[in-house]
Amino acid sequence: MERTTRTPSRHPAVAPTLADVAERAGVSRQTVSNAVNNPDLLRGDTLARVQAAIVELGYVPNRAARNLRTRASHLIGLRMSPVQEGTANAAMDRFVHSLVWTSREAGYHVLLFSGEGPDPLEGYDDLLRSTAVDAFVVTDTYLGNPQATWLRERRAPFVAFGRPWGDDDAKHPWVDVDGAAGTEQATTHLLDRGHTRIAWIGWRKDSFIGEDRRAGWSRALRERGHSTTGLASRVEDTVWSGREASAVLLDEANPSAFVCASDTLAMGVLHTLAERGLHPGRDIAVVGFDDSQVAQVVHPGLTSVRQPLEEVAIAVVRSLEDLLATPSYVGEGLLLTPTLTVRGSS
Amino acid sequence: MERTTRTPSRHPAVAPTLADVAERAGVSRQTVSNAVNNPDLLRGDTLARVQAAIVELGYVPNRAARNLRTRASHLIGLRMSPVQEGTANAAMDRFVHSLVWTSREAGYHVLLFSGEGPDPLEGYDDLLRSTAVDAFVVTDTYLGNPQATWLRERRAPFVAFGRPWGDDDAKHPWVDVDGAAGTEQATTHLLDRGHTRIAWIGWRKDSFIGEDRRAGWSRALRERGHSTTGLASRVEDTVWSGREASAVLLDEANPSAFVCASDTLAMGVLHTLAERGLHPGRDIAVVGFDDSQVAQVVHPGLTSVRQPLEEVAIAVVRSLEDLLATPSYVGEGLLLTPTLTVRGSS
DNA sequence: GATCGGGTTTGGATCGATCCAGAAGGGGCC
DNA sequence: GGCCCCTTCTGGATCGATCCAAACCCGATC
Repeated sequence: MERTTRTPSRHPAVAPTLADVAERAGVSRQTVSNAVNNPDLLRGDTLARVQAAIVELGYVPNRAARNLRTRASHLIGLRMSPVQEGTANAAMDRFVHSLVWTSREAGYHVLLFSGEGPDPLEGYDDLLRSTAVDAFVVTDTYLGNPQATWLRERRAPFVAFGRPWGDDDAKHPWVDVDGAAGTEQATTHLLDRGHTRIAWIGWRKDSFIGEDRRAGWSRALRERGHSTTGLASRVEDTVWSGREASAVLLDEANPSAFVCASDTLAMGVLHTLAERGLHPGRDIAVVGFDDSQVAQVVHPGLTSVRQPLEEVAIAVVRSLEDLLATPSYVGEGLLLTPTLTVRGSS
Repeated sequence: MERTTRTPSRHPAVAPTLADVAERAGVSRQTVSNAVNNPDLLRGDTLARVQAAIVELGYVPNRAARNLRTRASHLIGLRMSPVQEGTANAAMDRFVHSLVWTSREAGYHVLLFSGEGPDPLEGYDDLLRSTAVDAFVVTDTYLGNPQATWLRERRAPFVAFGRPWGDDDAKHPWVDVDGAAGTEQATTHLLDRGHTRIAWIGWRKDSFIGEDRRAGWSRALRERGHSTTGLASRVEDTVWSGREASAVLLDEANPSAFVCASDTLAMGVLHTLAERGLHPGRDIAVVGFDDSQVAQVVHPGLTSVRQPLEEVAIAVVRSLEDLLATPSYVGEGLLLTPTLTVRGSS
């Protein structure tokens, strides 16, 4: 394979190839490949010579060629869930950040794709079969969750952020945050501050995540011998719903504190308090969930359960590495504990 | 090239190749390739036959092979800027969403990479030289902006979201939002509501973006013959700074309304109002910038300038397509006008 | 009937890396 | 010295698509 018609390798317009480096260093192509991927195989002086040539030419391996040969892309697919305006959900953003950062350390990049449209599986299939990505990270494992089932059937490698709710025979790796532990912390925190009538505003009963978070609240209250009756409300995840629910609860159940399944709902509570001239933290305590930007900047600061998304990302990437290294890898689940960020609202 | 040792093509574990499709359809490889990429070149019946074979085998072109041959990856690189906790910046999230969505329509995917660490150019170089991405979208073109300069020198294709501030001979395509027009709208809106003493809280003077937004405020006031003296404050982009600045302005300049360079600063104003028992919207009007989630969920709703990020993404992708289609493409700039979302705070 | 031209179709070469089997090189051991 | 072994290095084949130049087909033209 002669390169006679090619511009000299010093010319920056054409990227140098492995063959160029080999010629420069006076070794074969395979030796250069080894210098890059298995330096241990080379004798010290040869390695030094090859590395010098690599630096001189500014050689960087061509990904497409490598991907073709190794049948791997070193890309992780992540589907962007549809935007929800009017909610305070910043969790996704933080998670993506952590994931990108952690993946980089493991030699992977994150490929975003859009899953909007009627079919949530749209996109997964193409990316998988065109070998565009090595694996997926699946984030919204709410009830039913078609992606996980579908991916499992295709024997596609993936790790889920979120438990396989209601699917006990699911055998894929997943990482999740113990929501119940979070709301239990929040409730205990309020009990320690002297509150006894602590209300819950959560999501509709068909949300596994919502019921999990609710369980933490009721567990904490019952453990200390306090009642939960009449103190719970289950609504949609909107500010408006939180506002309505808190208004009703204030009128009918006389709570001195609220624990909410999301910062969005907690903001609804703050609306009600503002309308009634009540001061959050002083008159009524409020705790949210997610530690979103909203919780951080609102007056007087919203106490909120913070998910350890950095750790989630680390665990996800670790699972991913295991999964890709061992095709027969049996999925494991990992549950991480959130922390409570206390601010002015409690 | 015989495939005798291979499992039958019906076996789903091995992805069918173009050669398999060709054999099935009784045509050559090139014909299949044309059926996929240039259907016009085929006679009707041949095309139908090939397409049938493609469907039967479930053929999807292998990206790595295509990328290698065409020297293109159909990936767009986007660097994630470092997270800023405690600010209300949701703009990035919305933009990424729109970009992913728009790119998909143009046949591109978005590759995220992390730019944390001392060198902001870290990552760009590797991705570019390893032909991992075809182009970049550069987002933070604040002052100086080393990426743009560096990328231009490398003749790397990129489109910037943000003007090349203070660099008049920059000849790359960019898309930006007319911040001054946004704050001018906001100020005019307040003037129309009867306010005359309208204060400004913005960023430090070395921020081009901040000065641009400030210009809109002062222009609107001067056009209607109102004074700006003593009514402007320039601080860091934090809630705390906004709180301090608004407290000082209230004491010394007696404004009835605030226009802010960001929702973060506007939240600071809301803090001050809450502390003084003043009601936003009723006693003092407040306008923010970015229409973040915070603005949407806070009580009683924060009026805010909303950037048309969907349109920005569309324009960015369009520029990118031109750029990649015509290597000699001369960069153009495009300035889009934001809108004002009016809520309870004004 | 042979030639021409166009739209179609073909097979070989190629992109740049890695896999693989085998060939040098250099000691150690009998 | 000869043999064997282990480390180090080599060159051909390969991954799966596209580029390219040439061959094919078939009706229109002379």
